[in-house]
Amino acid sequence: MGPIIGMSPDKKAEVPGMQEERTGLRGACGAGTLPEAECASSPLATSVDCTGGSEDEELTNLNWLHENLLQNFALGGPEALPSGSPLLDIEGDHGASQGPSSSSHSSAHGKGRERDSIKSKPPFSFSLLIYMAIEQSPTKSLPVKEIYGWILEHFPYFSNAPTGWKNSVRHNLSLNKCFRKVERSLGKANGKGSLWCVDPEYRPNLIQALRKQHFPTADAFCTPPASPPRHLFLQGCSFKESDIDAATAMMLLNSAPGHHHHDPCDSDTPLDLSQPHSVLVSSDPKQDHNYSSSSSAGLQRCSSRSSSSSLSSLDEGACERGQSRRRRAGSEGFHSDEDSDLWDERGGRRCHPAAPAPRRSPSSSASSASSPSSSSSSSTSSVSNSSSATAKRPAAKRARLEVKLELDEELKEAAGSLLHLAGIRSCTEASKRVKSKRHSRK
DNA sequence: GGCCTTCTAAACAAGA
DNA sequence: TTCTTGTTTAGAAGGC
Repeated sequence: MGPIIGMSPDKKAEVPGMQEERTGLRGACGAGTLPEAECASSPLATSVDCTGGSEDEELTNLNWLHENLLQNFALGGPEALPSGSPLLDIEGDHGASQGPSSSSHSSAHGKGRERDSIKSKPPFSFSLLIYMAIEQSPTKSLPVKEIYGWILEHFPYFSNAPTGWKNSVRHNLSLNKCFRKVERSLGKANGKGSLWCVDPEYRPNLIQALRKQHFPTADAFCTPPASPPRHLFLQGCSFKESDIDAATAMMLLNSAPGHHHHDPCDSDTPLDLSQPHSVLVSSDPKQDHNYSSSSSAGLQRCSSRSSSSSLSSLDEGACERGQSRRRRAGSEGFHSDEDSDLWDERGGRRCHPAAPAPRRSPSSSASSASSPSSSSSSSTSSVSNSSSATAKRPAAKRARLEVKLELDEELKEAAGSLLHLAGIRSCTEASKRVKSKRHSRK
């Protein structure tokens, strides 16, 4: 094992070079990031043509994502691509299996750069890689091995890298509070290891991390409203028409309850987007991968977050939980009732009914039980109310259905707006350009 | 320079 | 016993 692989001078040499290369890549994009069925069901996902995208020139990092990862998303991810990732398809080294059409979406000048880019270390942190892997999974939860597999599949860089990266992945899973260990289902009780899923509370953070890691300039365009309507969140975070933002937003949509791909941990929350901590994107850049053990910094982050966005004490509780999850578990009530309720209602415990939440403080405090910001509990209390009033169940069910339908409509609207902002516009511009060309020819 | 984040390495334990 | 998984600690590097 070499001394330092990723952070070695080789990285220093690689990454900037990669970024330079990315700068030149303005070609194909995977504007649609709908995994699996979404992709199939959404013609936009594959038909959006960004070849004419001359906007966002400063978002150079976008290109790497466009050229590599997002295409995977757009094409449906590993599930939809059993034969290999588009990364492999466009790579010269894998050219044996490369058909002439496989690179039709790539820019003409992109191949060499693509090859280089996938040989370079991905500009994602491990936590983001893990996040993407988990989010790409149909069940929104993956065992470590499959996380390895996803990373390997989408980032062939790691196939040649020493196995230390696996250690890093495990380290991230263990240490990063964004990820939660979930006991395997009973049917897979024999399977080794646990499933890992993204903590719904931290999903926005991860999304923002993803966004910020590549689109720092997009932040100016994401202004979390004080009291956001559900669809406004998506519109408000439409992130300056960049495709990665469409991707992250699609992740949001993907994780939204009205969506087909329900997070098993979200499956029963009809109004997930109404929960501020899940819809608001923090404006604090330091919250992205806060698996640091520094409590003071964590407190600062908490305060800044609560002040900069209308996050509730629930979020602060999450923040506290983050600070203390590992090393100070039990010393403070990071696991508030609200927190646990939220997690319960979102299925976190449903995923592992018999198992106590691993490495979460057993002494979940009631510190925030009286918090006024229990939007999650409000959405879930109706469920419990309906269960208590069995006579009114049909009416309640109907009401819930209506709410769901409404939410679906809103999500559709939001998705439409988002797609419009993110991709369709450039698509239409491209088509306009083509039309004008034809017109001029005529 | 200090702090924070991220990455990497290593050691260790537990389980398959 | 070997391998995998999960946890923990430590240190280095880079950014702010």
